[in-house]
Amino acid sequence: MKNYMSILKENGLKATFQRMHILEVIGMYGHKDVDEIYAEVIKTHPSISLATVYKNILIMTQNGVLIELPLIGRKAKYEIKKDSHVHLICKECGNIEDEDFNLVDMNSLKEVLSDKKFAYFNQELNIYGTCSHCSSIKVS
Amino acid sequence: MKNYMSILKENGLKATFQRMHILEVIGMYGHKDVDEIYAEVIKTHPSISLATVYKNILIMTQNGVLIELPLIGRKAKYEIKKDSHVHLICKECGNIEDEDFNLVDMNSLKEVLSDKKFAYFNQELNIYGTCSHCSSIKVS
DNA sequence: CTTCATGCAAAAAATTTGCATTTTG
DNA sequence: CAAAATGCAAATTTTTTGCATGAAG
Repeated sequence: MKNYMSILKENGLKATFQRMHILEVIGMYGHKDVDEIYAEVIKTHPSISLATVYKNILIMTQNGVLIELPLIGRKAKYEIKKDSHVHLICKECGNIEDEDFNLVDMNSLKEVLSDKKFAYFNQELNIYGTCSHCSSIKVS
Repeated sequence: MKNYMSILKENGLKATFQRMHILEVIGMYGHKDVDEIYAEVIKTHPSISLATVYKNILIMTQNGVLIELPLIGRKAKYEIKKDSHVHLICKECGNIEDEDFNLVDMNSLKEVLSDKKFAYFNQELNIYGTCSHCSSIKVS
């Protein structure tokens, strides 16, 4: 909890219990959407309102605490900000696994960007497919 | 129009006027969200309903005619299916430009995938930043 | 002619807002 | 204390659904 408090303050946000609970849940599971976060937070903090979850996810995303991860055919999930990495997204169960590699050829990318005079902010590389768990279910 | 008719049939869908108009609009602009598509299609086909646009975008996405492009902080846009490429997404104006390069190190990716026993389906690489047009506005 | 798609209106789901009250720094 | 956040209910926005009619193959 201590940890999330400082992340919030470093990013210029007040450290409320609600925010820390939300971060706790996201940190615990890695990637969660709004409803999942709400369902989980309400267990330990029953008085929180869904509107507060929405408001906080928005402000924490805007202030660099969270990263929004928009998904094909699903509600966006959120993760705690960290260096860019790859997402392996299962089309069957929706589970997301992080891979802490940079698989993007940054030199070629830089060429493209300077060519287009496009000011880079960040990137996201998502791989969609079927996770090992769902593959084994389909076989059996 | 002829062209879109065959794309639809090849993918097992009936070629209705509504579908062809929708594809026409997306093909013309590259990337559009549901509302933008509806607003554009209604100009040449005033009787179309928004529900039909929703239904068709869904079915055309499921049948491999369209690709859904979920975006951070915006409604998803749709593009006509083509080989994987890079998206340069402007955080200011929301414009998206395609780059037909593969900047992903596929060899390393394959290693990761076989390691995780993850069955690859497709990928998306999105670069967020500021396009040259919006950069020049901010300067002036 | 049979199957599938359309358009409409209504329903459901998702997200945002206003405001009185409470909490944080 | 002042500024900002919460919780609630209501309002909006977005998306889906059911069904009678119409179009496609």
